[in-house]
Amino acid sequence: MSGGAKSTKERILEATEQLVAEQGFDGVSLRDITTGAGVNVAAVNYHFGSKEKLYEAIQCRYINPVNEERMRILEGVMANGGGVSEILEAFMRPLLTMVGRSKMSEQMFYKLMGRCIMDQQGSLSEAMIPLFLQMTDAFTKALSDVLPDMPKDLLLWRLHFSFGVMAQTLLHGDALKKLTDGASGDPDFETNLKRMVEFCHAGFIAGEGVKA
Amino acid sequence: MSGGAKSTKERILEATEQLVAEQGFDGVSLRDITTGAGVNVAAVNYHFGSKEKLYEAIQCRYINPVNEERMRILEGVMANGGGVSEILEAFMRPLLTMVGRSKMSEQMFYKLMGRCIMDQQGSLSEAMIPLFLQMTDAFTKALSDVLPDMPKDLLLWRLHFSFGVMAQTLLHGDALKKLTDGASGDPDFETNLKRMVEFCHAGFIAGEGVKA
DNA sequence: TGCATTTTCAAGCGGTTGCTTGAATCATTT
DNA sequence: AAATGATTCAAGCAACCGCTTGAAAATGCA
Repeated sequence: MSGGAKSTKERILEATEQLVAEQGFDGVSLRDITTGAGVNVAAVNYHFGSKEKLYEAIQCRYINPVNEERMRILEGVMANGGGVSEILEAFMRPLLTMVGRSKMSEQMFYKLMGRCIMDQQGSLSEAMIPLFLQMTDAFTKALSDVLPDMPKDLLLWRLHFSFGVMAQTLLHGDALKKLTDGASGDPDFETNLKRMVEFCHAGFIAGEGVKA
Repeated sequence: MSGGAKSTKERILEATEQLVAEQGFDGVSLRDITTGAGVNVAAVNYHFGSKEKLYEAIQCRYINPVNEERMRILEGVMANGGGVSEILEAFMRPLLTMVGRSKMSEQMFYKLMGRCIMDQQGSLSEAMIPLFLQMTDAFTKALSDVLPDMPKDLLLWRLHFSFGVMAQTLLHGDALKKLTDGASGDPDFETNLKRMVEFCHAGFIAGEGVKA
């Protein structure tokens, strides 16, 4: 642990993140992981219990901090009377903040987050449910405060749409560059964030008399 | 073939669609498929060549017709001087039209389409690339015509975002209902389509002086 | 040092994977 | 009816899957 050498546990986590980002959880085997990490096959089950629990560890490692950061920023936004744009940014920006904390490339980290979001919606792991529900609840309430006249179901669907915008960009932002032969430019993620917030904000207040 | 009995090939296709919609391609084995279809394991390789080619057949079966329908509707829209909303609807509606052509439930069909869209972006199968590029090109040009002052890269990203809105709704529209305890209502897909078009339209013209 | 605990290891468990085989059966044509 | 090609079948291939084992090695503590 101390010094330059990485622990077996850490090596497994890093190798798994990289491989899952590239190929998805179902597409990666324990042998792929342990070979990539340079450790014995048994190490995964020794340190994590099972392949499934390893995946949960991967998810918790970043998504829980991201959700905590979301709540923290949202709190500040609501205290200062922020609007829809600020709320949406509170939701999206923590992913940018967190990328520096991983050892992966920016693009790979975003892909991993995208996969977590996608896989997640099928079955959230136990350890993440409370914070996740707390987070979605807080954002729903915040948006309700700012858009009091919007029907609840419409608000939920538009939040859902915003979720899609983010997931798509995380997972396939790099594909767009290739697919368009560079015509989509090579924006940094800060630019992409600005664009996503702008797009979702406009979508959110569509048909409203507000200018939030 | 004639009469009520379904061919082996058709039974395989239908079983695969159902299972892939529920569990994803990587999560389904050849045995799952052939058991579900009530046919011999060897039938898949006899009729399709491999599991991979079977998946391509599944994708082509609906996505090529969907893309053709998109082009057809778009042509009419552009001939009649349609705006952003009409173009977006030309992109999204064919999925609603096509659902009646499958034997699956509405929700399962949408999930299957969502999976195809998601999987697709990693590696498009050879047989679909020409039509796919033709389609995206046509929609990009159509939007450029209607929004001539918008920078090309911004337009591409907003189209990308719209893609995300649709994919998210296809894949996880049902999850939203469960997650919100019914607070999101139980809208038919026609209502969802209207909401998606409204949301993406607003996002598309954000910051523009247009009212397209 | 000696002992106990933690961690790593090669080997292999039963089961599943995608795919193939050669023979049997079916349908069609002459 | 005989022959021909298309289709289905039970059986099994090698490779891989997640996971376990018991022993060896490394580590921390007395």
